[in-house]
Amino acid sequence: MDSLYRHWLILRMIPRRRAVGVNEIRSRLATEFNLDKQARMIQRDLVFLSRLFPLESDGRKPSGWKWKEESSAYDIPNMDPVTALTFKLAAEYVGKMLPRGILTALRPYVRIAEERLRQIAPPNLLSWPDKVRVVSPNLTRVPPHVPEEISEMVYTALLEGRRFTARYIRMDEEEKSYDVSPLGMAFVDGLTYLVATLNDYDDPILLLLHRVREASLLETTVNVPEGFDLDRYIAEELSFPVGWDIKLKALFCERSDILRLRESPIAEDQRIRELKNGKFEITATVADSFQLRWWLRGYGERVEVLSPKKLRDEFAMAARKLSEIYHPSQ
Amino acid sequence: MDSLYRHWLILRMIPRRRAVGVNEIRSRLATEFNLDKQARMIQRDLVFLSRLFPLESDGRKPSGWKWKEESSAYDIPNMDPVTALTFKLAAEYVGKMLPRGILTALRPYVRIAEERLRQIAPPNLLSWPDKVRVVSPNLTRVPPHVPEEISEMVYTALLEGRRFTARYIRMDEEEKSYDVSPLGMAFVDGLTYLVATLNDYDDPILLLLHRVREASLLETTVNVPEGFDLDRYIAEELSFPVGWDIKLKALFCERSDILRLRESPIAEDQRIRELKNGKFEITATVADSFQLRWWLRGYGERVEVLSPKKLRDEFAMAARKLSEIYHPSQ
DNA sequence: CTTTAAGCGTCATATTTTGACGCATTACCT
DNA sequence: AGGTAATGCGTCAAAATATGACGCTTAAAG
Repeated sequence: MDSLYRHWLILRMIPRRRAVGVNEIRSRLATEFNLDKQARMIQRDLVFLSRLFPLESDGRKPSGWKWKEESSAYDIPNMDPVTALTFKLAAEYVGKMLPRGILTALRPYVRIAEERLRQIAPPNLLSWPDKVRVVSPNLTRVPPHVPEEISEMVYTALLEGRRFTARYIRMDEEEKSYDVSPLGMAFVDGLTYLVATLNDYDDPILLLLHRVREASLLETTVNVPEGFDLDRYIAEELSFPVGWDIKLKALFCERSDILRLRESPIAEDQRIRELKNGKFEITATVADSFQLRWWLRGYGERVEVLSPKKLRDEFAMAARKLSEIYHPSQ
Repeated sequence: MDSLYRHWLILRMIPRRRAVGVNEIRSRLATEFNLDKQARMIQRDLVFLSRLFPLESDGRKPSGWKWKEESSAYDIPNMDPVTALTFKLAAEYVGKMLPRGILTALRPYVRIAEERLRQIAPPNLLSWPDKVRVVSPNLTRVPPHVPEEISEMVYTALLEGRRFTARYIRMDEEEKSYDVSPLGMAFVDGLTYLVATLNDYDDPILLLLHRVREASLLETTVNVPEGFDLDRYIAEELSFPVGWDIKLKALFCERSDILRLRESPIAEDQRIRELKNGKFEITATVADSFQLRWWLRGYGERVEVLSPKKLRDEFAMAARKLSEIYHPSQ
């Protein structure tokens, strides 16, 4: 009765990356769970557990134990098929959008998902490998590569509030060394930004993660500027500036565009009205943002902005310029 | 020595949704693991385990055991902080893009992630709740709501290759009942499509998941049309048609646009050349797709397509039409 | 080469696990 | 409603296992 409980606790103390020593387990058991055992006992437990689970010890003297690298996450309750399918889906979705190295930590989970799906899959010949797909409406970019060691280290620094030193390739292609205090991370359109202060300056700046080289953790704690707020910083520096809400009115001419808009509206109060000339008038209250413009422009000549006047003027002006580009004669 | 192993196996047999009975566990232990135990033993094990883990029994006579609803996934090896952070990030990312109900199955995992982060978080006052953010460059839409029961049921049907009956609200707003054979699922820009055949027809069609009502599983197996291939179907019906690769050449005039393109190029062979007039010429081999057009149009008057000629003509024509819309006088 | 700390083998004893059995309780069927 | 079959549960003794004590061996560090 004691041993079972102890075994569970020990099992959960064994990490996947770092190795843990007998004494560390022993003292954690003592302090956290009030379970005082001899070191000999813990040794026996570990040997015992390693026969049931994929644990391994580096055979060295103060021996370190950890889960074998390739062992998949052992989750309980066992992942059910629906969850497994959801995992596959989420992984596919995220994998398309974020740089590779960032997501390696999720691999063990995706692996169990795949195993589980394989288990239930092929009783009949009618089943085929994957039944979910993500179709991206965006142009696929080549997301910059972030080496696993870098992302791992930056995550750790971020979590533990520690600084690190790194070489950084600036925009002008010059490489410089900095003492970096990571404050937060932001993902924008495939790029990974690190919000940080450098050396002992107090104003946060943005680093592109894939431009960081040779990082190494320090023991010093981060330098957080007085009153720093990640969300505010991101809002100011990264989300393209967003204005107040406006009442958008626009004219669409293709029925197929309208169908999609009906299914997933751009605002809660979106209204669509079919006009006599076969066009569709849409009205909605949306933020006056960069995203809005990008989205509207995407429709090209299939949309006409009616109001607000300022936005219409903007589009009218752009239309003229664009026409000027392709038809300079006029 | 036996008991830990058995407990482990039992624990993994206990599901989160459905409840499992003593006898089912017993027979599965016997057949799958060659472990023949008395029913009494399993009962004892379950009582024991329920003191260590959030398990619960419906107090009925052939008692059913399952994990408590709100219990987070119990993972071993314990989720490490880096993984936890990655989970939070992925969840935030996916949560923005996919309809709510679809992702409920992931909640227990996100919950462990959050717990783990909370555990390591607050030794100092310098830590703040979340350190990662996802900034979407797209216009935020209101993704249609898919009730949890529906998505859950459709997933199950899909996985097990079973049909279901459902009422479906067609595009013309009429509601009809169908016998649905689900073949696959596709996620496009916030909308969830179910690829399926209806009744006993053989041609697959697309259903919008949020338009499905009152679905209920059947025991009959799906009707898979001869030679059906999900990827091909999606390519034909959902990915906007993609042409051959073309050699795109375009002119950008804003340096800030170019910076982003340098960081995450649109193709492996992308080249950027600064011209004397301060503009930038970009060349790249990309698929001649709908997505490409959408992307190019997004830049509005900040980009000029040079070649291939066909694409340039298309843009020239669109520019003229657009100008015509806003400046009909000319 | 020494010192120290950790790993490991063994043994006797305390503790726990397990199968057996029988009674109590619940669900189900007619 | 009453009988029946199946399941849950308490108890006990035997078998199996876990544990602390002790001392020898071995690896790492200075």
